[in-house]
Amino acid sequence: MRIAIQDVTPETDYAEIIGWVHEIRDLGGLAFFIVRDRTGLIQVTIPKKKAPEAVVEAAKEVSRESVVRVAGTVKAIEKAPGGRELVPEELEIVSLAASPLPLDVAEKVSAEMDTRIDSRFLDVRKPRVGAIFFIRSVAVRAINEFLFSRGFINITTPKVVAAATEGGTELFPIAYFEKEAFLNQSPQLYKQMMMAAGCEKVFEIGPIFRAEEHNTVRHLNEATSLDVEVSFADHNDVMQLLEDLIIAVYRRVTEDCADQLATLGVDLTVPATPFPRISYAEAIEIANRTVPEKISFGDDLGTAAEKAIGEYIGQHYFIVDWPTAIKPYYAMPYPENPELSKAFDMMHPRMELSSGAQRIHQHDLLVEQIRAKGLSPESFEFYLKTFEYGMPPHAGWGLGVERLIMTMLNLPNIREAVLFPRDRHRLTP
RNA sequence: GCCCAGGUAGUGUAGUGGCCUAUCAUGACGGCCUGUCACGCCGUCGACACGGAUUCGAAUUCCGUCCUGGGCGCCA
Repeated sequence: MRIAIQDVTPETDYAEIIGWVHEIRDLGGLAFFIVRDRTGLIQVTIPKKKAPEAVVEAAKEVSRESVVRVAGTVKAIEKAPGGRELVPEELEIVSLAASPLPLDVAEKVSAEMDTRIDSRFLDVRKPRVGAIFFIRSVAVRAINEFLFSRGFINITTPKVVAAATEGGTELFPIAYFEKEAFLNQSPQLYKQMMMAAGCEKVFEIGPIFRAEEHNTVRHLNEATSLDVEVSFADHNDVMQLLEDLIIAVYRRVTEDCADQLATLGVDLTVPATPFPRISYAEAIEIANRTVPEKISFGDDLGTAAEKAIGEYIGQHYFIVDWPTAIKPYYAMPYPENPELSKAFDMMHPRMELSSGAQRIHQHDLLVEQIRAKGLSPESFEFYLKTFEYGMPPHAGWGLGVERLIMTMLNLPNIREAVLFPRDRHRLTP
């Protein structure tokens, strides 16, 4: 009966493990294998003179990264990793790995991102890389549990859509029988429609597609978005929700991923609350102190500005009260000052993580705003229709899951947070 | 889209006109080794992205192609 490597303790008498051969150190009469499974590493020690002949034969044949089944007695040995080692009575090569390997899983030599992604399955075998995706899984689970505990329901919306949903980004056109279609840039319109459907609190974690030809460490052409929409809520309500969610995720990861964080060398601290809230006007004022190119009211915040503000604030923060002109048409303008809207961005010092707003729920105002952006209300008919038959006031946000993981774990490149990144040049694996 | 930097053994690198039948590490293969833990030691193997040009001579300069990394813009 196979047991997990982490469950083999110095007190264990006998164990059978299955895993990958991480390292081989052959001293002649004595050989050491380090065997790895998802849970950890164990030293397998083969005294060639005493070991069964079949074990010695298999040990001679085995290559690094082969899958092996090892059964034998466990010895408590202080100098072995984990304080124990396995002395095999049986050693079976379950699946022999070819040689040489496309990259070094034991990380004696590094590999470039391109090489790593080409052989991502091997790359993820590295304990450090595997740790990232374990943590990502825990984070996503924490998001789900947090939102379910707050009464949300999970929805799934189409990724193949008929038209650009909000403008502002390039879409990937696809062939859909005799029609033109696109990959969805965001579930924005659909989650709002579910407010009209009376669902009140919805969320979705799913892929979004942007056909931007960017070439940066913080953009992907296929990303994962956490989208939330809440009825009878305003922008302040959903900002609080977002802040609570970030805290819940950080807390869960610090609690449940101590080993993985240690593997990554990340000393994770739960962000202090409340997150500072600065207005867009304050934000450009802060940026203008250090950024050479002057930012005027109505300009978008560039990378340099984001960086300058992030350094100044030094933690997660919100930028609120954005000019209506530079936010999407569905953001609710302040009635007393329609130049500004109830829109916000939630920032990590390194980059934007989320943006959201209270939405316009009045049909006529929405049509007006769509026109003001130079878009045609006719192409949004299916969406606008839902505003004519009892659309509740609502607010929401979207959060980039990869960016959340990247900033939480201080990863240098967003591709580190995706198993199989889609960027400007990569379509496989 | 604009701009910058690159492409050298399986992997990561050194090498900016002759000293290069190309450095080092890791790896693979063979040998020695019973306590390694980046095991050690000896030996062997393995590469200048592709095409063209300049030159007595090109990994090195130039042009083109393909590929990659990154900055900005746009965007989450």
